[in-house]
Amino acid sequence: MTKKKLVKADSSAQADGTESSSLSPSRRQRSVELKTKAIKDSALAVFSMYGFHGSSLEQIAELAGVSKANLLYYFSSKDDLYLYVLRDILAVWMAPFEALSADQDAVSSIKEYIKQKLEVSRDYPQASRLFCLEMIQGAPLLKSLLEGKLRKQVREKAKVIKAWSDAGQIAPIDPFHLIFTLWATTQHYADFHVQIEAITGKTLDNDRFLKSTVENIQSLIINGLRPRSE
Amino acid sequence: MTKKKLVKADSSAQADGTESSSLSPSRRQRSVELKTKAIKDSALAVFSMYGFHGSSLEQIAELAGVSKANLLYYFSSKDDLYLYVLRDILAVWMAPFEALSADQDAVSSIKEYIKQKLEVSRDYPQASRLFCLEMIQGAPLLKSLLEGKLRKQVREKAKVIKAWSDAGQIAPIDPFHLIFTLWATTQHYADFHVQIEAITGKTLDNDRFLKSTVENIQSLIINGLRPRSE
DNA sequence: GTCTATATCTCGATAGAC
DNA sequence: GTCTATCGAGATATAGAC
Repeated sequence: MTKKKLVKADSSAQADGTESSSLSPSRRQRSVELKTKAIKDSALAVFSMYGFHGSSLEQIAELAGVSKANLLYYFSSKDDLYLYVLRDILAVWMAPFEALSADQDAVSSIKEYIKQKLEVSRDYPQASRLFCLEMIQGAPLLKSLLEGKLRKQVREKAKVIKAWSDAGQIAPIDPFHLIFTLWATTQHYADFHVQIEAITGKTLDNDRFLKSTVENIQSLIINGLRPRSE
Repeated sequence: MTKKKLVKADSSAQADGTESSSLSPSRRQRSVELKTKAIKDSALAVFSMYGFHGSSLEQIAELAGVSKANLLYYFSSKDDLYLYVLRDILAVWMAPFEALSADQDAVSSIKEYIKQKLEVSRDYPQASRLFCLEMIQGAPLLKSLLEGKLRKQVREKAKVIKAWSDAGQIAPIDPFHLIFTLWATTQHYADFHVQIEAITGKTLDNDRFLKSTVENIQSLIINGLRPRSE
């Protein structure tokens, strides 16, 4: 039940506190940006593994290569830091959704969406897992977003899917269940990466495994959606 | 960032500590069972929401209707309690796997598996979420299980699937990706229930929604697997 | 801006009365 | 078996020197 220590990042943040005051304004600003980013990156790594309550500022600060007091100079509280991290990942998470477009035909839209989402699972697995943690906890911070912006966006995409099936491009299906299936299958490779690796010995970082994942899911779903004359 | 209080269960545990000593041996044993179960149920509810580190014994005890000290009389430590809970849910989680059997034909096996797994997602959503939490955190306690028993079981089922496609019952597919897809799509409705509800307004507790979920996923995957002459 | 020191709080676990 | 009281560890956040 002990926490595994994350490997400390080789941060570029300077250890000497006085040095920054000798920097020019632009260089100082740059330094602040770098440090802020290092802290947010470390925070994402820790929060996405242990959740909000399970993470300590000490742990995050150590990973970022700064002192705990210094971290609290840049982010006024743990809550504050968490909210910044959560905000950053949302954009990443929702981006591939744009691939589902009425301007494109069904098959290539859906294939493209699966590919993009799996690439997100490969490139930002921590973001996917933190999002999943939030959902499991009942999304206390994201509930308003879910019920507002996301809900609206999903209903729009549902219309696009409905139009595709009405036009005979794909078989009739409840658009919501299709969207949930697309979400579930693609996120699974990030959220359950330990399980995937334990069983297959591979991860999405392996190019051939990514390729085979994309192709298998694409063909399963595209064939599943093929219009069939009864 | 405050924790929402779970509604306290109307526990049947007695408030009067002296009463139990007047019970007959069998009744006393029964009382211990009831209390142990109440504590484990509450622990599952809390652990599955906030994770191990995010949960407090105080919270669990309150939900179970016992004092914190009393809880620690029945379970020697927080770790101890957590392990008991985790052990209990594993059997539930792995049970539907048996539906994938070489004795049955592919289509009805897979349809049955999807149905059973979605019913588990409906009946034991907390178990599913706790399992998901463990995976996200790198499965510190389950890693040996994943790499041993589960891995072996999955490889067996993969052979069954391979046999089905070799026999032409289903189209060729990587059995592992099919298994992952089955897991992902069915668990999603438990793990992301907040999101599902925010978007559709429904949960698996709604019979019609469950039915439509089962049917949509079944037909998507079964059609996706239909052998096609090229 | 960065550090050390510390105030304050929460939590797991124990001690001891009943 | 159950309770109250409390200890000690660890966490967030602040104070104040430099």
